[in-house]
Amino acid sequence: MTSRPPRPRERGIPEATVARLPVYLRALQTLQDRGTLTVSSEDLASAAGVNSAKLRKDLSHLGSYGTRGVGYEVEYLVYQISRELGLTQDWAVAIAGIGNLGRALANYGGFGTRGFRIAALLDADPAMVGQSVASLDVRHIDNLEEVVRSERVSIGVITTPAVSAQGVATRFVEAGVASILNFAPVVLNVPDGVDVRKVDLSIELQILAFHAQRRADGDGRGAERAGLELT
Amino acid sequence: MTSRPPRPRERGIPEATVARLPVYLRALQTLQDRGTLTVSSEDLASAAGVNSAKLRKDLSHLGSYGTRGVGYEVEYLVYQISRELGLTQDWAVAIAGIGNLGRALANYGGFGTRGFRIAALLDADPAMVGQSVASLDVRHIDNLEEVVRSERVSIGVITTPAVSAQGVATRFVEAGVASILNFAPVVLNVPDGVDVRKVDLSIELQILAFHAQRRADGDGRGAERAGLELT
DNA sequence: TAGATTGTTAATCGATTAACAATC
DNA sequence: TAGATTGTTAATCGATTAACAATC
Repeated sequence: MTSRPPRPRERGIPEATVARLPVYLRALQTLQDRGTLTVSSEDLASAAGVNSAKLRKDLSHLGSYGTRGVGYEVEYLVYQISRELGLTQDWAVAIAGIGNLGRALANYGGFGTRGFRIAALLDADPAMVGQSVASLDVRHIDNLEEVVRSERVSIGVITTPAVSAQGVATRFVEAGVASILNFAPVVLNVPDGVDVRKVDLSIELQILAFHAQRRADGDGRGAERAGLELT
Repeated sequence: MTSRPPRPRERGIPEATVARLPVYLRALQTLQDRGTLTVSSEDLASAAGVNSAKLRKDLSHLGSYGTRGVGYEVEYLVYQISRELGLTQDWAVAIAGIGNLGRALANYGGFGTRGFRIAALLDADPAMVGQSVASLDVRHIDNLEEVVRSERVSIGVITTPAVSAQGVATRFVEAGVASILNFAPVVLNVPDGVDVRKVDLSIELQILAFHAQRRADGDGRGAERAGLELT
């Protein structure tokens, strides 16, 4: 499809691996905070909630950053994963829709110990515009394109009501934002090359309900049984 | 592992399918609101953002609810998927941690047009306790076990700070809650049989950053290129 | 050298997809 | 009957996992 420019080492980290790298990174940062210098795949996997074979396979896609017989140097691995994820640079984030959720995200300080900067808050409600949220002035959504340009926004977070989400997404994309995190309960239509990730509370609850029902009609009392097994 | 009780039709809906059923359900409800009576796999798939082969395959795991040459009756399929997901009953949900995010969730009304009921809000901060949020009195976290029992809570939502999350999870599980939705940035340790789902803003942003970086160093200017391709 | 642990292989499993026979 | 569309088959693809040779 696109021409492949010459690159060091063949890329192509599996999506499933990419999705776990942030989990490993957080576990490593926790170890680092405790002053741990070195960790085995077994221990890191356990901290990340995966099995060690999967962890080693995942890390092998980044390179050979461990030492046989020893393990992985925590600080070095933190750096390598951060670099791979693109966290050694700073990404400007704009949040559109400053309701309860938008405010919660704006105030959520620690984005995995840096890599992101909330650069702008946008809302369609004139009463909201001008208010200060998390030390930022809320700007009117009409200024989206201008803000994206001036703040070099590359990630757009959509926390608008469902009806407004597609319109905002299209404007983000046309303004040059190719990464979107969508909290609105709609399927966004975007052109190829734009990356949309979706976070949806109802969907998560419904998936939980499915399994809960299974437990409930599968055996007598699922929840209590699980409780008893608690170690 | 567990004894299999006699059941109609062999169950075992793939996890990937379960995760998509809520998406189909929402698309169907939108169609229903517009008064659409019947829909083809092609159209429903398009509304849900998947391809039609996948949709048909997914639905085939529930049964044969379509009519060849015609499509699916919207209302009937809404009912079948709702039933499969366990939404024909009401699930009581407790939210632990009434910060910005907890409040946002408590105030988030439409949980996919019913199936869930926010039954309790819990917080460890005495200043928070007794306040009214979304028409519910915030109760002290010490009452967790009592509240789970009296309200028959089966789903626990954790929006506490990271340090408190594991403790709250353990208490939920011991109280009989076997379904947990975790917004805290930690890996929860729970016994087998307990279902934990995780929603994590930083992880989503980091995955977006990975792809954004790819675009950025893959070709000249990824975002603008994507913008130009917009139809 | 002996013990520990990585990085990789290969087998297995599950998910996706195209194609089409069945059937309305 | 002709046209449309489902439900299923089978091929393909990607992810997981156990096992172990390589090597610190």
